[in-house]
Amino acid sequence: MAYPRKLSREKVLQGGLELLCAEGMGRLSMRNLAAHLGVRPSSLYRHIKDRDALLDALEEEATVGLHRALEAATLNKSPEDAFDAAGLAYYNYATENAELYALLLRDEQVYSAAPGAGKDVWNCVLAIVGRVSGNPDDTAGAVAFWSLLHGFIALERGGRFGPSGAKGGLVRGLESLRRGLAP
Amino acid sequence: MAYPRKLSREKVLQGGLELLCAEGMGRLSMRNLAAHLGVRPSSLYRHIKDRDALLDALEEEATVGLHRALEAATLNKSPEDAFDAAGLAYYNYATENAELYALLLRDEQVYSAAPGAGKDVWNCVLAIVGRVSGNPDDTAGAVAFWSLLHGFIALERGGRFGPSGAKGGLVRGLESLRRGLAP
DNA sequence: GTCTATAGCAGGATAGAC
DNA sequence: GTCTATCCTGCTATAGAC
Repeated sequence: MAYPRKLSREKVLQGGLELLCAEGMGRLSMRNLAAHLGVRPSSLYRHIKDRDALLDALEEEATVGLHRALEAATLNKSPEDAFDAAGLAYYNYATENAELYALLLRDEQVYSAAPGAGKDVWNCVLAIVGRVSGNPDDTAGAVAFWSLLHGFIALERGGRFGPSGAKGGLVRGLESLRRGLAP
Repeated sequence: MAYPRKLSREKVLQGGLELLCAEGMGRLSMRNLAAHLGVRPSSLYRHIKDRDALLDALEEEATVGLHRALEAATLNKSPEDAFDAAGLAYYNYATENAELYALLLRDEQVYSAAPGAGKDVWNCVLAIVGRVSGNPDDTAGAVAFWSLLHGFIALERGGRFGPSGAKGGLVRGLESLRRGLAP
């Protein structure tokens, strides 16, 4: 045993997650990941096909976490409270896991990665909006809800709201949209 | 004159704009830009400090264009019509100038670039929302409006709405938000 | 399964000749 | 002002030894 086993697919993904959260997507390279795991870059390829596969797996993780946050936030709440709480939970998850959430937005991939968990999130949003609007299949409403949340997060993260900050823009948007979506 | 003048700051920016729109931000490198302009990479540095300066300048251009689109769309309209029309104009500008709009979202830069034109856009949005909500300084409302627009564009661009597409999510969101923001 | 070594690519930026 | 010639950094990925 000249070269004892150090890795597994799990450990590679875990290391990738750590590196991502610690230093951001820009520094999540195979080289850095290998260094972080105390291993040579080439060793990674025994456990994961390539960098894209790593990102896909991490994206799946992000999606699952987001889904869990939404489910937890809406449990045992009135439609109106669930709507607002889900919005805030989404925001909190995205800011507390900033780099992980950013993964959901990388280019290309038209609906390719995370088809399982992605659908879960979508259905969850659809249900939240449906209870408020009275239409259980309110696609347009769900799109609007999701857009508001994602847009707020992206713009705030980019510092686009200026030095004054976003103020109560998120809460105001959630309340207004909820009222406007109601039948 | 062994080496006649070929460039100017204007030409560099114009070439950068062309390259950006034609091939996307990922391929907007100093090398590619030089090739596009029929020049050696090092020549560019006589006219622009570095790549960041180039991106900043192009971002300014994107912001100015966006502002113009908003102004044009809201002219001579009722508050309600102006609100919806501005939303659609924003969307149209962002999709028709996809790569240029993407520039508005690059990382870092906390409100650094385009402080002039950026403020114009912000004030324009503030006015549009203010006419609807009755509060001329409705920061939170403006944040919500902008978030909805930007989020929709980003999510649609990322293919996050799935194969079924966004349906009438944008229009529904604009109408609902507008109704909810009204006093 | 991990290692060394390397191929191959792309990009930013500078020094000094013309 | 543009050129040639480089330097440097960073990255993905593979071949073959141990």
